[in-house]
Amino acid sequence: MATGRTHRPATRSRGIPEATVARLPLYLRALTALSERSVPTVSSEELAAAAGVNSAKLRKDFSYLGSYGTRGVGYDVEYLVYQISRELGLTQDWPVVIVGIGNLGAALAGYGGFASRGFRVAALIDADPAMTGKPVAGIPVQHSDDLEKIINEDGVSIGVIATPAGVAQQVCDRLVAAGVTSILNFAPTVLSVPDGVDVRKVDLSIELQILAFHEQRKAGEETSAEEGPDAGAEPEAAAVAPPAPRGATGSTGRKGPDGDVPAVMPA
Amino acid sequence: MATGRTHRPATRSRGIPEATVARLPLYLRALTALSERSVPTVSSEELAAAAGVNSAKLRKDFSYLGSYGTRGVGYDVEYLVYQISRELGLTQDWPVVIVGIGNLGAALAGYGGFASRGFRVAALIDADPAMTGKPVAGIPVQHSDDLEKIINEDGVSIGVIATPAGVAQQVCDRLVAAGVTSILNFAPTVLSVPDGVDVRKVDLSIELQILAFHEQRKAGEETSAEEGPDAGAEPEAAAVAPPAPRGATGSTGRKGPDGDVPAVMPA
DNA sequence: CGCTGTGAAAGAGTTCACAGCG
DNA sequence: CGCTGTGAACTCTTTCACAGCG
Repeated sequence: MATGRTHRPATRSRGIPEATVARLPLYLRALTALSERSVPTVSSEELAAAAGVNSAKLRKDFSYLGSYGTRGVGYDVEYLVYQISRELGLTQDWPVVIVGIGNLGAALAGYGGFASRGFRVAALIDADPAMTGKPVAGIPVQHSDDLEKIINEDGVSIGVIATPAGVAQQVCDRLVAAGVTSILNFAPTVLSVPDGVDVRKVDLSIELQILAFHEQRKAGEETSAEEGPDAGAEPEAAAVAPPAPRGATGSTGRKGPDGDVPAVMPA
Repeated sequence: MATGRTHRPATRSRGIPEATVARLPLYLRALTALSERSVPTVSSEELAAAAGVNSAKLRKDFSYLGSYGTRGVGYDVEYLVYQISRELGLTQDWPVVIVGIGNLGAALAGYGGFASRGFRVAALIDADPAMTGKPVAGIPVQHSDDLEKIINEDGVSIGVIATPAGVAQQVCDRLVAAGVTSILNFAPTVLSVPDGVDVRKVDLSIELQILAFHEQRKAGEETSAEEGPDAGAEPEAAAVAPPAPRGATGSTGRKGPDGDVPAVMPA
């Protein structure tokens, strides 16, 4: 994601594949729940079920971390919680700033899973002077003029962008210039960042569109539940749209409030 | 994700790989922006840059949709917008319900990218009677007792869960029972659903943890930018934690307000 | 000539299946 | 005997590189 050079092509960081890293938080959550119930050990089968993956994958994932299990028995819950936490870097806590305290920013600020799990909301930042000083989720909002100062004083290296799309890139640039090297972007824009900076994005409309794709397919399928053995030549999806409105060059115009905007549908 | 059987192992739906489907919304957004600026055509190179991917990938992706480009020229923006929209199923609009109108639910309800891009917020649902009737983002909240009725009357097939983790599964079950077949889950839990139901999840703390992993690695690397050729035996990450607190069985207790909870750190 | 479309090669990630440890 | 750890097979994804159309 992100134009510049995001998901570091670098790759298998220290040997742990990216796909595995992405699942560690899942395992950690499941393990934490077990830990709370004072369950001492789990088998790969049980833990996999709790995390929603299959056991072979889980064992393979854990094998990248080391041999933390006991054959014939399973994994020691507490021990694994610790190992995964350490691997993820959660044994230290990370100060995080949230920029853009609108509805979403406020929701994020109040998100419980934040405080715990090794993260601490170091500051809430918004460009609206009317917000400055106003406490959100118990934390006073600071003005974006002080962004650099805040980042520096708290040694923040992770920033969350919850601003409108139109200003996301400039906020990003300032965060990066101030020393932030990891960004979680909620704005529906592609951010470009220099090498060495990681960006992850969370995008509601993308997720919905992916769901819509599958949803549409379900509706069109109905029959032939089991995919055909050969998958024929070129089965047109459902009978929804007209042949092909070629050359309807520019005219949909319609500028949205922000640097983003949709306007799909020809019909 | 999701225990049951989520990301359908089924796979290459109609021939379009999942990875490609996940990028179509990205292309669509970039194309829409171009369309608004009345740009008539784009090359794979330009569009790829705007979408934050490389051009070879983009061309390969488009090749699954058909041959919509013109050699020596590029792609017709309007035409591609239409083709991708159709492929994603956005030429029809999908009624969506949002369950759980807390901070996050409210933020989602007000999200602009919703109304556009083929989705329509059909209803906001919350279990708190005090919320019932209260308008959020211009839409009156309805009580969850009426969930089934709402789903049925509006023919909703996509549901968004923004409730606390503790009730997410039961909300999910009710949605599914009422006929919803696609779920976007914001609650930090693994949902299990029957076959045929798609679940996608958006999870703040998972994203942060992934960032923390890479962040930690950056800090630990510093030296040896280029990974060592052999990756030694068992290089302890940073010098942060003690050797290994084996068998510290149950005691971290500390029950959170919800069915979820963290509490990482041994030390 | 420029840019698409695509085979073929390379690389990641997943699944299988079983050796072998406790 | 049960369950982990893992080589090997397989599948999916990305990248390369270039033929060939407009």
